[in-house]
Amino acid sequence: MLENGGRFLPQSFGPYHAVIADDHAVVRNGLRAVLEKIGDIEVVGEAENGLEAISMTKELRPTLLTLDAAMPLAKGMEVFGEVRRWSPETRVIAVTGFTAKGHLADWIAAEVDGLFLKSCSPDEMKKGFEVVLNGGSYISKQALSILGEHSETSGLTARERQVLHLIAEGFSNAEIASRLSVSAKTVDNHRTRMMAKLDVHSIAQLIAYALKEGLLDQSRQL
Amino acid sequence: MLENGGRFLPQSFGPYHAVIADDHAVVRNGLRAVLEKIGDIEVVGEAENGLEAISMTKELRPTLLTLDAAMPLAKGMEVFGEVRRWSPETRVIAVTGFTAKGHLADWIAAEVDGLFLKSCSPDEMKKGFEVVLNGGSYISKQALSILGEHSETSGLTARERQVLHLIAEGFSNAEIASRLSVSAKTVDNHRTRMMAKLDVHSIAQLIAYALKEGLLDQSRQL
DNA sequence: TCCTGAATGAGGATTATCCCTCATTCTAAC
DNA sequence: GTTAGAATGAGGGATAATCCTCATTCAGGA
Repeated sequence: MLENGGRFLPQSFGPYHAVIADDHAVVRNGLRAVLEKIGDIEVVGEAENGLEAISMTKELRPTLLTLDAAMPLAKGMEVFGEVRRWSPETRVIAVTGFTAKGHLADWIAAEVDGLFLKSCSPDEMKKGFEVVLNGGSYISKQALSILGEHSETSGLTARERQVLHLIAEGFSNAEIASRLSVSAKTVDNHRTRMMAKLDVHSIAQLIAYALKEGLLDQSRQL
Repeated sequence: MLENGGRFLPQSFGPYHAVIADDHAVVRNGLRAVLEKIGDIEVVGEAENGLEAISMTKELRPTLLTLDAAMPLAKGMEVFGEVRRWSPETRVIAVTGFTAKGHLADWIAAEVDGLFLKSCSPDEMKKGFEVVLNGGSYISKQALSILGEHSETSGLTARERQVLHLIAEGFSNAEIASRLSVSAKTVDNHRTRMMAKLDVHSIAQLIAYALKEGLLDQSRQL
């Protein structure tokens, strides 16, 4: 048997292997239906949470991994990092329910191979999966449309976002200040400039805005 | 052709008709797969949002409606109310991704015919769907398990919850007071007692807690 | 090089929140 | 018929947030 020149391109031999990672069985069911319409592919595993997704991918080293963004125990993005480390030849497709621009941009920045919203049609999904299996990358139309919107990502600086996270976790200015080793006045200033940028005028509005815009990746397992 | 005694019991004639309502095509795909394993049932429509679900059910009056809790334009619970009004013979099954006790309890209180988490196995889902089609009601094991937990639903009163919602929307005590036509001091008192019950000490912590516990059914379309 | 923007820090004024106490009314339960 | 809880309202004080202005440092770009 030939060694295929020592390369690990999965599309060069036999049927493809796929792992589906999503905490919702009904979603796994739907993804399985899409995969089964593609020839030469076998679903070899289903993971119900992030840790299972990591260990399963490390062990099975599948051709393809479909990855939910919001899972218990480990988020999709964390799983993605581990997968790229331990099974770099696996093609990874993110299937996310979040429609916030920042969230989608994070996946693009991480160089995921495929990106689909859960509202994507099975037809487009099938076509996109095939593109990814053939070594290409595919971003679904809906995702591209959202990414195209210049929702000005609020224009918050890194430090402001950091403060925002701590505010949302319930810390006061003084607590945030000691945590960041700066003065409370500095935190106050960060907060003031942030609120001016977002045109909100209270903590509650700030958190509501942040949640709506997906600026906070709260660990909710929906 | 006989009129079937003028009764509308759907199980008395022909194959059953089903409508699937969920904003995520991949979930609709998974539910369709479950339904297709049940004999004598035909999926006659798929709704992508709440308003579509309402109009589709009014028009088609299906035997069965599977209903997602979080949809754009109208939430599952709102759709349920309309469906019970305009198509009372339709058996309604809620399929939800939310695992908060309060949310599940709301569905039970509304007397939905079936209640399933999205993480429910296809096998259990199929069996439960059949029970509901045969006139029974079915609550999935996972849902029952969560409902069994005495997470003390925080012990908030209706008025306190109402105030909590308005706080989370960014209104100040004074604004909430004018909205509820009470004095600002009353709102302050509601807030104080609420925070004592939840053992939090700032708006930010209050909102964070409320989100985590699912006390706020925020209209995020996940 | 000059200028902008980001991060830092402070003073000070105005509100709002937080958290007590106390009191009244009404309903529902025992 | 008393008790308990829920909703209402108020006084007052301590603390925190909001929102100005002003200033310094430091990095990167025109």
